Amino acid sequence: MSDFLDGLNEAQSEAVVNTEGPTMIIAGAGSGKTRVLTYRIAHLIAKGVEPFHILALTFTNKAASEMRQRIEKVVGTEARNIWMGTFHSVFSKILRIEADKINYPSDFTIYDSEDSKSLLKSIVKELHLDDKVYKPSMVLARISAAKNRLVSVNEYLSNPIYKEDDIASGRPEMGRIYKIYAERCFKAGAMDFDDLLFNTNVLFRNHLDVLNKYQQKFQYVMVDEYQDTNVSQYLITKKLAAVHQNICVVGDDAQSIYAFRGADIQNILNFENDYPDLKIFRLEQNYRSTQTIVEAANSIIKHNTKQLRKNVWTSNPEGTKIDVIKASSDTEEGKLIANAIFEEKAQHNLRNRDFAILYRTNAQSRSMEEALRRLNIKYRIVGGLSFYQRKEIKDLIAYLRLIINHNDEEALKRVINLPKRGIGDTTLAKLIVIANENDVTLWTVLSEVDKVLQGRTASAIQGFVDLIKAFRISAEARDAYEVAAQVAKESGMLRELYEDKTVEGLSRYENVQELLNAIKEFTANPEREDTRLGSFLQEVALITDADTDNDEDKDRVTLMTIHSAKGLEFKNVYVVGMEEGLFPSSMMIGSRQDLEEERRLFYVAVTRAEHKLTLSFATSRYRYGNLQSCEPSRFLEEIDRQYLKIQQRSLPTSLDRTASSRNLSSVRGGVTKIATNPVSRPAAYVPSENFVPSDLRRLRDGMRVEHQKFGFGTVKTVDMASPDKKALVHFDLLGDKTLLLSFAKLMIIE
DNA sequence: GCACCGTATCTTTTT
DNA sequence: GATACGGTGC
Repeated sequence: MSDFLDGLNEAQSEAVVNTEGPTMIIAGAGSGKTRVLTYRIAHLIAKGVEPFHILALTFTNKAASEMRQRIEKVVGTEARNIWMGTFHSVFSKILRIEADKINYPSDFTIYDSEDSKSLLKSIVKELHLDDKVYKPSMVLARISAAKNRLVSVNEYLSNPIYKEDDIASGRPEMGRIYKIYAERCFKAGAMDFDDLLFNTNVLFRNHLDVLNKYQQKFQYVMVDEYQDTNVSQYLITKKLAAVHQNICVVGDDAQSIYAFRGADIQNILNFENDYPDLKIFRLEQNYRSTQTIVEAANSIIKHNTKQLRKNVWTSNPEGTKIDVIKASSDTEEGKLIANAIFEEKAQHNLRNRDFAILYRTNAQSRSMEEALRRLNIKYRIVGGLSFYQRKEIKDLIAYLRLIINHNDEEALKRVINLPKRGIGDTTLAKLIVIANENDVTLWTVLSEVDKVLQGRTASAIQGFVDLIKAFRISAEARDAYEVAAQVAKESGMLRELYEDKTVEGLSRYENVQELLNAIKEFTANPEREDTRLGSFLQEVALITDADTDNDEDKDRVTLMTIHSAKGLEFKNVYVVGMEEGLFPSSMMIGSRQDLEEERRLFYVAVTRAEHKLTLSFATSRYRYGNLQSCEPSRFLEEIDRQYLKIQQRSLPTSLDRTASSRNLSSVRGGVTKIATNPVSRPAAYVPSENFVPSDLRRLRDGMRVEHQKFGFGTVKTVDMASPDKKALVHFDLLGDKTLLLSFAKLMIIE
């Protein structure tokens, strides 16, 4: 039973065998966390615990299915009975079973953020409020934050704190919007992402018999990525584990990067207070990365104040230094990265899949894609606009949703005039008003349309209602694929796309076919008991791009945001766009808290690399459609210099500078522009190309420094004592100047 | 009701 | 640079 413990170190195997009572595993990056979790579950089963008594909550569906496969290798097919998945998928399953207890239909719809925003938009409009002030994304964020802290509509309305907050921010109607939004979701038989967790809490609070049932069922509860749970998730796990107390959370506070989604780092920092007899295990040995990478990462995270005690180390070889590449533009950055991958691949005989390019925002993928295509390097993009977010896919799914749940207003609005049936926005708006005034759903109004409308529009609506009803009857007798194929055909959607002979039209047609194939695959799975449409929709609502990977495009360079890279590892990692305002994002430099979250994000990025890490920045970049100049990220400064190898780094004389940039341009195939300074004026100061402002807390008398306007100089005195810290610098060309250190940008040379 | 075109706004990150 | 929205003309 314990032979699978052999490959584990002491801390790991202790964490595996200590299965009883509250447990926290603090797992540094690359410390074999997944292995521990996997073996821990396998160990439980080997000990005789029934798989269906185990609940394992992971961050992505992919992580869950991978873990399931690994456990299956150890314990066999029994692993299939473990309850394993994301919070959202596990509790949406439970909510479907218990739906009647909270007055929801068991085939409730799950609204994605697009549905939520669209609903909020119409509510704001109906209330005649300014949609510039009440921006749907902003309102949704506020409502989401409330739900994640378990603040119900009534609490929101009765507690003056929220009202005052909203008045202060110029949005006094927020509470009213929240109320109407919640009512409309409920009436539509829909839950948004946050409702899945919120309503689970409601269910467990109001129905102790139900809570008790699941407490008995889940004798062992395990939570991965615990640092990314929010209050709502925290309470669910706490309640579930209250009887048996066998709760095991795994996490790394240094990798908490989802505060914007309500994740509360306090959940992990305060876990000790919740369970006084808590056992803590620390996994500190990193098996993933070179010493250089591990130590560089430590030097970064050191800048954060709030941390659990932890000392990540490795016995891996030192490895190569971290390359820092400077580019003059985002286009050039792409080219330099693509070239670097090309050379690295040839030199070390690597495959495409050994490389990942990570960035802060999805928009940055484009310059990378273009450069990779030019060099014929195959790549895949994770995230961004995923397959299931495409218009044509969402359209067909909206049809299917409406068939299952006629009250799903967002789905209804999406397809009622698709293809064109002559039911326009004005008609629809009129009908929605009627529905709200009479407190019935939009569908009810539509199915009794003859009471409110006559003529062409009325018969168009009648036709639509009859169509959906016919599909519904069909759905009761057939499986998901048969219904979907029928809908695609008989709704006229497929024909409309087929008739569109443009390139995009063709690809849309193919995408719909691909969706049909996916549904076919779903129904063809022999292990699947329920192949009906409702069952398919349930699954598809919570699928993400990171979960879908087909085997055909395995050997590709991976492009994704750092957020989606969490939990993954690659031999060579390129973190691009290391610029102030981009990474750290300009939205996050306002507060220490936000900045620390950005720094943890950078820590996550760095620790994805096994052998080699490259960081790059551009001095100019297209944003908002026009060129903006950028400064290198402060994070570059925070890495201990000894781990870096800065490309184009040169001695601060104009001669060496031109020489080095010429060198680089020849190596990189002439991509870099050669410096155009006239050699005839050697006395003038030429700014260094690799200028990076230094941390001026290190500034001392006698240091040589560079200033981008004043040139090179020597520090004469540093005054840190006075409130505005300043230094007197003697510049070679301009003489003495007093600089305020909070504003001045100086590079320390030696 | 609908198609077309010009303009405004936008970029964090995701279940 | 792309998309979403409002205005215009049919």
